[in-house]
Amino acid sequence: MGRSPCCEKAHTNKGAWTKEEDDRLIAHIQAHGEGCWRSLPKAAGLLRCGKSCRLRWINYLRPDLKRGNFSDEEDELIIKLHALLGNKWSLIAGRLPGRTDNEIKNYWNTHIKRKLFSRGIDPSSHRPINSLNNKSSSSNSRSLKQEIHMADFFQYDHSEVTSCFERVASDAGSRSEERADINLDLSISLPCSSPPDDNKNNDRKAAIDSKEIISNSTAGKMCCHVGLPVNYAACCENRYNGENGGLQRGITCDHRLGLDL
DNA sequence: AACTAAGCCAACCGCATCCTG
DNA sequence: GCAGGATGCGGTTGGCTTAGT
Repeated sequence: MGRSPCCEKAHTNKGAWTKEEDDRLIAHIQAHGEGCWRSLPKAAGLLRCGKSCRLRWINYLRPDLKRGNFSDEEDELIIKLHALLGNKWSLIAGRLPGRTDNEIKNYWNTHIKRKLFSRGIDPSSHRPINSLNNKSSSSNSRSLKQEIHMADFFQYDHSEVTSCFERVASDAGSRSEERADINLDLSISLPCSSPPDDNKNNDRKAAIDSKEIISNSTAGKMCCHVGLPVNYAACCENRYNGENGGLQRGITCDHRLGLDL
């Protein structure tokens, strides 16, 4: 049966926004606030689809947007966050005040990918390109050297990685077949750093983020995501449960991954 | 100066998820 | 619990700009 279109396509403008359209949209949002994008175009006197208005506001007209080049610090933060979160551009944008998901996505595709390639790192897996070419007998098992490289990149403690890796190796035996089936390409979501405010959408987002975090075994999924051995996850979990009486989500996880957020 | 290729980014599209009645 | 509407997200595209020949 199919969904009804979000707007009457025959009567909407497409393509680049004019100054007049921008002004109308800004004036309307300043007067009435964000929200109800579907009815906004009509109310604002715009011949645009609600989605288009939302996108224009979020990516271009919002007053808190930071225009201009990305700093080196932002570059590195994006790289680390991408290693952690994958293509979750909106979550990454949540950590970069004044930047939009679209902007970061574009910047990633045009600049950072190239930068990582030049460093010999595969931008999608964040692993050394050499290791991708050297697919050994088991595509899911990596050498200790490779794990150490990961540890370097994410600022892990080498000895901890080494001991965990050794434990995994010694544990391999009968479960090696089983392990080969484990999909290590798990991804997680982290809570947005911005504190919740009265905005309905932020509240909703915070609720979603909480659910995601609670439903994930934080250290475990994170380690899987960055490619560390499963036992390393358990190791982290135990260690932090012991020291802190429970893994502190968010801050602790960021810290474990070397993110100064 | 004219043409082409590459780079860049705003905007669109379709799907996923959430919300509401 | 379910269906349909609203919103958000990520992938992709089209067109403009810049660099190279």
